Amino acid sequence: MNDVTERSRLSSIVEMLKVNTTASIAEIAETFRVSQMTIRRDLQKLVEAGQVIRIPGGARIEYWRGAERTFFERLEKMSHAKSSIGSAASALVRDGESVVLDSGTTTLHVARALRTRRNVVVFTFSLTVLEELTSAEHVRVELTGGVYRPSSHDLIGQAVAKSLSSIYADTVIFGAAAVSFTRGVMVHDPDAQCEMLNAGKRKVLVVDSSKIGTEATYRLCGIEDCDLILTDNGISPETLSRLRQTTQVQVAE
Amino acid sequence: MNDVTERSRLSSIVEMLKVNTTASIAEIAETFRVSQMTIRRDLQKLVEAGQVIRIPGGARIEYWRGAERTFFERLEKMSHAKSSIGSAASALVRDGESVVLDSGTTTLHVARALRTRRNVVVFTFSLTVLEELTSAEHVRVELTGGVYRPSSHDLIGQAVAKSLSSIYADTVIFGAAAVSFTRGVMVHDPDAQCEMLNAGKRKVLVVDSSKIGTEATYRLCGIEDCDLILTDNGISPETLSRLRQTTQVQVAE
DNA sequence: CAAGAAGTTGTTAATAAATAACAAACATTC
DNA sequence: GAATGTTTGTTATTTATTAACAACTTCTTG
Repeated sequence: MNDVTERSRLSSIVEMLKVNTTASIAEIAETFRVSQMTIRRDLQKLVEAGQVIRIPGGARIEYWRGAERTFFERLEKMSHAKSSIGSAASALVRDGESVVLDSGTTTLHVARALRTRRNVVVFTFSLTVLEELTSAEHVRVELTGGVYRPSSHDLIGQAVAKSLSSIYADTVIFGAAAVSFTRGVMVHDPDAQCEMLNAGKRKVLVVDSSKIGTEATYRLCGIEDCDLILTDNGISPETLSRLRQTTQVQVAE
Repeated sequence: MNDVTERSRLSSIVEMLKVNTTASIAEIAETFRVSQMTIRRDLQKLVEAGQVIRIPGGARIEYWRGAERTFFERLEKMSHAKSSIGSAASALVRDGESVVLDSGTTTLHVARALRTRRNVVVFTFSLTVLEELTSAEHVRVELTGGVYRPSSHDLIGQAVAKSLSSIYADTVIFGAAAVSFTRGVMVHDPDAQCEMLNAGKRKVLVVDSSKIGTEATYRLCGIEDCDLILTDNGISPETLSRLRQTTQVQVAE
């Protein structure tokens, strides 16, 4: 188990933790015949890389590696705006209703806020949303089928579309990369979300104000196709009134 | 946030961690206006209950509660037998082929062994299998749809059957709770696995030797329906020859 | 109701772990 | 081969964890 090499030790530590889940620093140091200080430094690197969790005196493997990391990184950004959007979106859903939830950071905040709901069914192709809701006792999560995509920790492919085609929920809550007045609601990846819009009655777009008035690669739908746009109070009055000419807009505090 | 009550503090701490994911001891102690020592003791209780993970100076919510814990507990048991079965099953799969993988501990070892394969497509309804394979670069995982079931960390419901009905893989690798000579291959929960058997050409049953000759609640299929039974060398010669009268049996070393 | 048992909590002291700072060893680059 | 950067080990310092005890509450029981 002892690599004479220097830096492949890092991956060996990860492999070691994959097997045993946890290991103490003393244990790891002994395995590789190095000082505990070295292991401490290694573990710190692995923590930064999102590969392991530090526990007192040792370390533990981090599941959903990579995914978890970007999840938390991104969750930090704009988090106040997004969490207020999340709460507001959650308030639109009544107990007993069903919701289709998009993959993405803003919708993740919606998932977070939905945890306190009772008797709600959430359809999603995002594993992050699933994780967020597993600890919620009274929320049922139904995952669509699909091919796992590590980069965004969700499912894609025709199986997603197929699964969604047999669903008709009360509300669809989806995010966007940009909202353009001329080109409509835009996303970076058109595959996933397309079918989603037909999977429910009320279509709610959740998007932070910084994205309104910008553009992205693909057009998902028109602004008029959204029954409600939910954004934060960073939106300028002009933009808001212009948006309101087309559809209903709610500003979350 | 400060409960005057004593022990409901425990669940409040969990709630707090569900929101913020992590919290320091000082922070928690201040929130509840108690000493850090009290919080330390609380956290220790929660760690024992599997609700939180202890990190230096604080705590973190345990995701996949229950699932993760029992998963590793069970993984330990029989692990040599099961990992040899896993390697042998993995060897049956050629690079480029597709596999349907059941949920369960034995099949999890198969997943683990499949990580080194290239260009393999794995269909599964087990999130544990997905987790096991997310770090594998050259293995594509396709999840069926379904309702998330926390107890076994997998998906169930008619969506699973529906997803599987549109799949025809090269090999189906499935586990069982018991193999009875009179009643055939038996499981504890008939819902999940039924459709799976029709989702591929070659049907391989992976089962540790201790389960052969026992019985469980539901009959899944007959022994003759398996193209191959893969078990460990704990099987007795009599049982082995008796099984071989019905179908092909491979013993993993 | 008083005595006592069982449980919580806070304080203190002792131990263990984490951090920071520095110096030695090694590899790299120019 | 001198300069630079990286990795590692050692030490001292700070911080966190544990253990032990005393004060207090609560609940039981005679």
